[in-house]
Amino acid sequence: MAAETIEQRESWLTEEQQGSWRHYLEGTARFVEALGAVHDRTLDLSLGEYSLLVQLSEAPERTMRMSALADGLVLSRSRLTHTVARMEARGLVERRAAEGDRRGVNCTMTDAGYAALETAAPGHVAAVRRIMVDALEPEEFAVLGRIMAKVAESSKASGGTEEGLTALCD
Amino acid sequence: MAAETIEQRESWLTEEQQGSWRHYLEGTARFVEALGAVHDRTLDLSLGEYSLLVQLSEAPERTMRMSALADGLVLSRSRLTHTVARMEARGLVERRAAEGDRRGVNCTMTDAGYAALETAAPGHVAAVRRIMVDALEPEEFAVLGRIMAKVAESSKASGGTEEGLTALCD
DNA sequence: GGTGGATAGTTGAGAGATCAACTAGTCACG
DNA sequence: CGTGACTAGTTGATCTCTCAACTATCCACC
Repeated sequence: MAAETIEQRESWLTEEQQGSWRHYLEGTARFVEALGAVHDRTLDLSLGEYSLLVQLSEAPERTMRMSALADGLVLSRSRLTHTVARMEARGLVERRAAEGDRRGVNCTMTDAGYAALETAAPGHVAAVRRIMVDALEPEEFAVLGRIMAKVAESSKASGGTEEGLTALCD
Repeated sequence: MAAETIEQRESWLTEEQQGSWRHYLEGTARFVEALGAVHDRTLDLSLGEYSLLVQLSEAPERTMRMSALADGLVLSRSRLTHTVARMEARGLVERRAAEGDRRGVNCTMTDAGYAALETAAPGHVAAVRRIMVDALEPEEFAVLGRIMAKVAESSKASGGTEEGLTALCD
């Protein structure tokens, strides 16, 4: 038969599991690629900027603390600072000192930001629908959501700090 | 109740579907973050470099054409060129002209590359297992694979060129 | 056999991401 | 109150990615 691969050797997965893993990798890669292409080619907001504005649009006063935004978007603080700085320069958001905690900074969506979100939303939504939602049975999409929620939980438990390392060596 | 959000307004999804979508986004983001952190902190290969070496390790002669590699990894040609150039500088891979098509370039894994892959594999595999595989029921993982295979197909149909744009306007 | 259009891959400049260092404010505890 | 540890956010150097332009080759067809 075929030679054994490295990943099979290393106490890896059954062949069926390995197939699932490859499909997962390919699916997520191709999906973000396709959705990102729609944003780049037809929308004025990148996928990341769009997600940021969606979060803000749903927050009270369309305002969130930088750290809450970073957590919600699964972004490093540094990356968020840079991204917000660029968006602020474009007039999509504004920053001002948070009251109560003088370290804090609130990020608020401007009217221009809201308008940009309204403009981009139909294209974004149509693309998500076309590429993912309509490609699946309704129950499949629901199952996908439940499964990825479990993965998110598990990732939170593992990620962030060094526990990954230590957990690896037990 | 709560004010309507932009995404609800725009012929979006049911509330249940919207939940699935958010879970998908959060799950994939947290997962790559957690797995990437393991690579950055404990392994000598980034997730991208690791994936590239895995592909090569399974190819005949541990050699692939640049374009095949780019397609398999869902990477732009430009990005692959830069990545391979960096890895070549580190001695992990080598490039040489392909015979038969003088435009082509073959990328081959060196012994050092193979050794680096062997060293990194246990940590990578353990992390994937811990963060995703063991967090799910076996059937859930299998279902995830099947669902993402469909998403990959659908993304291929939509992505790449401009059909996304035109399909949007039908 | 040469011309047009595709394909393979590279390049370099600019945009964006990462990492470590840094400022500043808060909190707990003696 | 003051000192040490922690949290919030920013900065800038460096690395990586993207995008458009470019070289070179291949193929089809007249």
